[in-house]
This record gives sequence, structure tokens and C-alpha cells, in this order.
Amino acid sequence: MLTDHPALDYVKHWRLALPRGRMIYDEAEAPKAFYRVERGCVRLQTTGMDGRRQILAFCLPGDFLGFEPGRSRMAAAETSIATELTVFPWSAIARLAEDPRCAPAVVAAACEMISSLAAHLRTFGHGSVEDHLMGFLEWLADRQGGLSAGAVVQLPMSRRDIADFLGIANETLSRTIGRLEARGLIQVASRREIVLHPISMRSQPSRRAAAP
Amino acid sequence: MLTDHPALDYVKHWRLALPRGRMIYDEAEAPKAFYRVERGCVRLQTTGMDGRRQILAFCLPGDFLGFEPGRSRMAAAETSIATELTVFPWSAIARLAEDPRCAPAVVAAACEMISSLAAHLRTFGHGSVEDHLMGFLEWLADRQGGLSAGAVVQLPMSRRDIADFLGIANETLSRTIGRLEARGLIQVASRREIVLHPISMRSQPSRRAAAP
DNA sequence: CGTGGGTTTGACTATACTCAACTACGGTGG
DNA sequence: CCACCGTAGTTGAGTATAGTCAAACCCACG
Repeated sequence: MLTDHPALDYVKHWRLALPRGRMIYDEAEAPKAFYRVERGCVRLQTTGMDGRRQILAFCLPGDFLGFEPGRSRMAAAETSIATELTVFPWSAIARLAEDPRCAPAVVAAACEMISSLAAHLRTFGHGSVEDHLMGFLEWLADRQGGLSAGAVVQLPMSRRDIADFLGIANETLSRTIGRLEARGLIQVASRREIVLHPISMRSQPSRRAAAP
Repeated sequence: MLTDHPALDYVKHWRLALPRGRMIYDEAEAPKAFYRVERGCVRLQTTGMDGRRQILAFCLPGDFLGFEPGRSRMAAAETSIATELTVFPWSAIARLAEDPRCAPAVVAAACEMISSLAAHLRTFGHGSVEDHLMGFLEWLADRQGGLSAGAVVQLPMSRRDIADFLGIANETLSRTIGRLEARGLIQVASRREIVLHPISMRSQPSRRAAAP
């Protein structure tokens, strides 16, 4: 990972804290910097002419974004929640790419983005919405320290964000969450917290134990 | 584009001709080389446990594929039709990435793949199947010399390939083609040839004209 | 404490999937 | 060269799934 590469410490960079819903850069705008997420969550998205939004990827702490040597951004980047970033100005990109010691790491960073998009793309084609949602939650749990039994997943984005990521209507997302909970696969602790039930626990479909 | 970079001429490479339906490399296998398509068409695909296939991208002449410095392929690569490739062995990858003159071009190649996947991903979320298919055909026409009025698009892949790329059942693809033809948007000349009607010129040209 | 955006729920509709039968094409062998 | 066969593609009927429109609801925020 680029994070572990010492070369990054020597290129110019600084911290940047943003509130939720702030645009970092817009679609098709000229790249001026790239970023690493330190805290929070950034969504990479495009907005169609019909006004509908498609989220291509979520960037969590440790992820890089905006690494596009081309002359225009392929997607806009906005914070899903309050987020802290490290900014690397464009000049650093050129220096990185030309430094023989750094270039392989840079390529690796680009390939991570490829893997991320490819993983997202492969889920789109087939499978039910429930599968997609479970896959998304498991990915989140994995990023938050492994998907152990009864892992509590923090959702650093709104339902609408998740729906636009999965490519479904937010009503459908809401209904799907309810269905998964009814089947005992997940449990909605709060609006931004979901408990993943282990597969082994599926055998005993726990009905809502907590009395009102 | 990497194609235009002279450094590629100096790294070891050779030609390879393959018949249709041949696997170039398999999913999760260790990368031994990367490739440039000279003629034909390659599909990058993953196969789910349910046997269903999702095609992530089609690689047409000029495109690179298999550029993954990681330790395993993110997707399998197979020829959709008889295809001619230039093979660059793994040793060339390391050399390219470490050569200060080549590294930017290498990064650019990776970014092209990112753009390709991102473009595919953004169409998935919203819009009708007809839109997706028209977008696909226009992309093909664009790659085959611009989408002028009445452009004849050669389809270098089967209907099943197209369906798996768009993430729809092949029956749905067949019906959608029929519907588009009935609406006068396209005309099926033969099984592997479709004429794009000038009505589609209403939409914005994705082709870049001369700089202002 | 009130407001407003995000979220949930309901009823209805549109769209694409599935299963199944049928047809056309391309390649092969007589 | 033609007949045959197998694969790819098309068409049809019925069904399942998610979208749309609309309204209620619930927090989080000021």
C-alpha cells in the first residue's frame, strides 16, 4: 500500500478537515491534487442528466482518491460525513511518478482503485438486492476490523448514499434492510449502526428479543 | 497512451494469435505478462458461484489488459473472437514501472482501465436497458472510427457476451434489440452488424472536436 | 420546541427474469 | 455441394422483483 511507502512523507502535503456533504472536487474539473482519507468517508460519484446519482466507490480511512493524471476528473468527490484528509498537490504526483522508488507504489495505488471498481462491478450484474446489501455490509465490517461474529458495523453514510451506491431506489433499500432483519441476518441497532449476525447463528432466527 | 510511448518498443515482447473463445489467463492466477490487443476483442470477466458470468470490460485494438502488479488476476481474460495480441512478459512490467520515463505512461495505462470501469459502472445504476444498449453501441461505433450518421457497427462478440456485459438476460437483450429496431434507432444488418441511425445524433457528441 | 430532511411504509405499476419452445445460422461430414 | 447437426439466437407466456408516486414518520438540528 502506498500508505506504507516512506516516499510519501517527503512530498509536500497537509491536512484538511471537511464537514459532511462538502465537495472536494467536481466531475470533469482539472486535477490539482490527490488525497488520502484519514478519518470519515468520501464518495466518488457521477450525476446523470436525469439528476440521478451513481456512487462509484466509497473511500474509507487509508484509501487514496483523486489519483488521475489525466486532464479531467472521472467523477466528483464529496464527503459523506465529517472527514479528515491529507492533501498531496499535483506537483507531488509528477514527482512520485518519476521517482523510480515511488512509481511501483503509485501503480499499486491505481491498481487498488481498479480492484475496488471491479469488485463493485461484478456484484452489479447478478444476484438479488439482498445479496448486494449483505456484501456491502460485509465489506464495511471488513474495513472496520474484520467481520467477526456479531460485528457492529458503523455506517459512515446515509441510506440514500448506500442506495445510490447499490444502484437501487432508497425505498427498495429500506425494504431490503427490513427483510434482512426479519430473516435474522442483521439487526439495526441505530440509524448508523448495524449488527452483522454470523452465518452460524442463522440456524436460530432470533426474533426481536427486546421487549418494548 | 502507452501505445505512443517509445519505451515499449525496447522491452521484450512478441505476437500471439488466438482463436475465438480461448482463455488468456484465469481469475486469481498469478500474473505472468500483460498484453495489448492488436486485432479482435478480449473480454475481462468473472464467474460467480451460481455459474453466472459478469463481463467487466471489452478490450478492443489498442487497449491494454492484464496490467496488474498484484499477485493475482482480478478477472479472467478470454477472446470473444479470433484475436491478435502483443505479449509483454512480467519482467517488462517491473522494468517499465521503475523507468522514470516510462512510469507516467504506465500510470496512464492503469488510469485508462479505471476510466473504462468507471464508465461502465455509471451506466449500471440508472437508466433503462435501451439506454444501456444504445450507449454500448455508440461506444463501439466510437471505437471503430467515430459515430457518424448511419455508422455500421461491427459486433466483435456474441449476444450472450453483450448481455453479460450489460448485466441482463440474453432474452431481454434480444427483445431490446427488437424494440430499438422497431423505434428506428438501429437496424440489424446481420447477426454481427448493426447500423446506427442518424436519429441518435440528437444526443451530445462524445467525440472531442478540435480544440477551441 | 419546532422545523425539515432523511427514512419508512403502502399501493400500484413497470420492467426484466424464468422457463420453455422454436428458429436460424455456421460448421462439419457425406 | 448439399444435408445434417449443434449452437446461438429469438419469441412467447407467466411471474417475480424493484421502481414510482404518495404520505406518514422520526430524528437531528437549530
